[in-house]
Amino acid sequence: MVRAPCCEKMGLKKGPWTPEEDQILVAYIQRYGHGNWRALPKQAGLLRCGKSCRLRWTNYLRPDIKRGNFSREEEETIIELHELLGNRWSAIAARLPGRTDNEIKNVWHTHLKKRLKQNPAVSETRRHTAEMLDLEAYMESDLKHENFPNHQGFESANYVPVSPQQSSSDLSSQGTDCSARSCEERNIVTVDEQTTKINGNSWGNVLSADNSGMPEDFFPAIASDPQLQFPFSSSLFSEPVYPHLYGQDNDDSMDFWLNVFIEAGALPELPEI
DNA sequence: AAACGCGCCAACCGCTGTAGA
DNA sequence: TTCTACAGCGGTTGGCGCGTT
Repeated sequence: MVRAPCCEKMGLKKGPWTPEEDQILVAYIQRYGHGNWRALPKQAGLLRCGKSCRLRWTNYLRPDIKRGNFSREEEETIIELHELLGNRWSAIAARLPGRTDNEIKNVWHTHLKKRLKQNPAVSETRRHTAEMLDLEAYMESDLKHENFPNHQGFESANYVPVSPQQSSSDLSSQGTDCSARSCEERNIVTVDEQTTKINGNSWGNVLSADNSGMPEDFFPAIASDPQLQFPFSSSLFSEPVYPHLYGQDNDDSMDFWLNVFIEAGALPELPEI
């Protein structure tokens, strides 16, 4: 089957959007939502294809879009994530609230790529780190942790599972020292003490209140090598980390990275409980 | 003032993945 | 299982604005 591109239909407008078109699209979506992009332009009275409407909405008109220049912190985050994920712009955008994949892609090609060329040492450092953690293989394996040849999966006897039903939102009834609301506000990772104790610590202890730290006595191998700390930077850990890679929350992500480090030899095997 | 070159970025193109019939 | 429609993704393009000659 060869499907004709939707915009080839006669009479459909292409090119820059006018303020009037924007207004129609926004008004329609605010009233009816955007369940079916193909049907939307016809119903809204726009001479555009659905694809064009979707792009205009997601890249420009969405109310949660952050306009303006990228902050230095955002740029650093993009660089870090690009080292890890490559040109997976949507995955990178998922880590930058209010920024679109298109915008990030443009910033990368117009600013950040040049900056890294001028200062290759920064890129080299990160690449070195990735290699040390065997992330090259990880990236080439299409980001599927199952593809690690040495990965033992979560059924491994040495693996200490995190109870999936335990999250910051349902720990308030378990006598933890923070209410569900305050935990959420502070983005503290709290997990089941019984199932996640490792060397006398838990992920809840690993992360400080602002998720910016990693106690030196917890992962000495990592703490002693500053190059090994980047996956745990506060900018990456302030929200659920890499949900697109594995799992849906911080607990799963921490478990994922823990396995990566163990497989790379950066950490000892976890003790059995 | 005009011509030209270049960078930026919104928008488009074509492909892939996925859900439903 | 196959076909179809659709959404989403990454690569690419084209127009605009600005600086330089």
